[in-house]
Amino acid sequence: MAAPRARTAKGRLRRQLLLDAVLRVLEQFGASGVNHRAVAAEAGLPLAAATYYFSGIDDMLASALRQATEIQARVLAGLAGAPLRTIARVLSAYVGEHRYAAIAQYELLFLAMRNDSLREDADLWYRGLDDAVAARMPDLAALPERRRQVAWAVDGLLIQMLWRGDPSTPEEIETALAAVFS
Amino acid sequence: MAAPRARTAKGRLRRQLLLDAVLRVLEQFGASGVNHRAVAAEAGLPLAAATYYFSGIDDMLASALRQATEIQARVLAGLAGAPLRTIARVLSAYVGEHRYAAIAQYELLFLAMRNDSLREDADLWYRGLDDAVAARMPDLAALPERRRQVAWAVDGLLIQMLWRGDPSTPEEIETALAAVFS
DNA sequence: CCATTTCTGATACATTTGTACCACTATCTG
DNA sequence: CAGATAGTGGTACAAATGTATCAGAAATGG
Repeated sequence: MAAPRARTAKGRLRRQLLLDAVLRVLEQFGASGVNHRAVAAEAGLPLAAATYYFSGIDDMLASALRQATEIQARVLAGLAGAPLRTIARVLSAYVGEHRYAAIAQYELLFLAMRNDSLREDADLWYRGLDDAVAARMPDLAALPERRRQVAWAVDGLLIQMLWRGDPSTPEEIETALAAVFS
Repeated sequence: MAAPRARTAKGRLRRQLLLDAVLRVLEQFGASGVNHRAVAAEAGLPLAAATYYFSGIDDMLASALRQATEIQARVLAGLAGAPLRTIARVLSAYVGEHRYAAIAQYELLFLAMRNDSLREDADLWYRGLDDAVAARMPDLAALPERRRQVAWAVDGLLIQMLWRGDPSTPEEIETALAAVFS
């Protein structure tokens, strides 16, 4: 079905504008507010653009969540070996300016619980998290159990950061991370 | 506006049937599949029943998630002081037969991130979690930081249980919990 | 038992939403 | 540059969905 789409440079740009718009709509109105018209309007494009680049509304939402997750996973991978202070700064931005991307990641996670075709994409984040934790604890290579616990704690910490907004400053986050990794 | 509803015993029963049906629909079709007709059909009731007992679709969804969260929070509270083996068994059921209720709780959490009127309800779970952790670590009353870390790890562990289905058996869960609390 | 309130269930209707359509333009390829 | 391919945007329409309506049944309270 999906005839080749977004083959021209302009086409790719418009598709990307739509994907970005999906995240903004998601942030403002939640998953139930994501529809062709709202996304097209948010992207400043006509309705037909939203139907042209995706095979359906599910495809559009999944594509946006997938891309957000991929970006976050890549950021996470880039943090391997970085000082705790840097990581704390990135995570502070993660739940601040990029809050919508962070939420998108968890939305994808829960979508994937019902849709197997999304499992692999959603799992990207957790594999990235595991890798990042492993990179930070090289001396514990023989202790996968301990690494797993740290990953759980970091996940829970991130959710609290999103949910309560605490910790939120880079300093607080650095303290929390240091405690978790100790 | 909400005129007094569900005043008769039969009315309360029907309302409850609808709330239960919401969770089943949520499990099968996701949040986007929750609508009056689907819920009424799942409950074996006519459409009008779903409109009569709730002021709108948002009220219906929120009521169902709220109730699921309250029940889970109460179960959590009841675990205070229970042996680890018991807790592990309950949590195993939590992500097994009651998986839909567990997912509902997180759905509520993310709904509440955009809807302040749900914040208090969604927070019930985390207050329950904090209390349960505190009850299990009485000697650490003076170390709230440590308790917070344990709560993060338990939250992350639960998400992994839901997401990966691992750990899943009571034995594995008990081992994981023992490690987290140690 | 009677008057009042609550509930029932069928139907109807306006709005929202997904998607198809199509004439037209832009872009690419040789 | 000419033909082919890709993209555009306005319009239309069917299906899904939220909600109102209402006559009548059931339950309640005195």
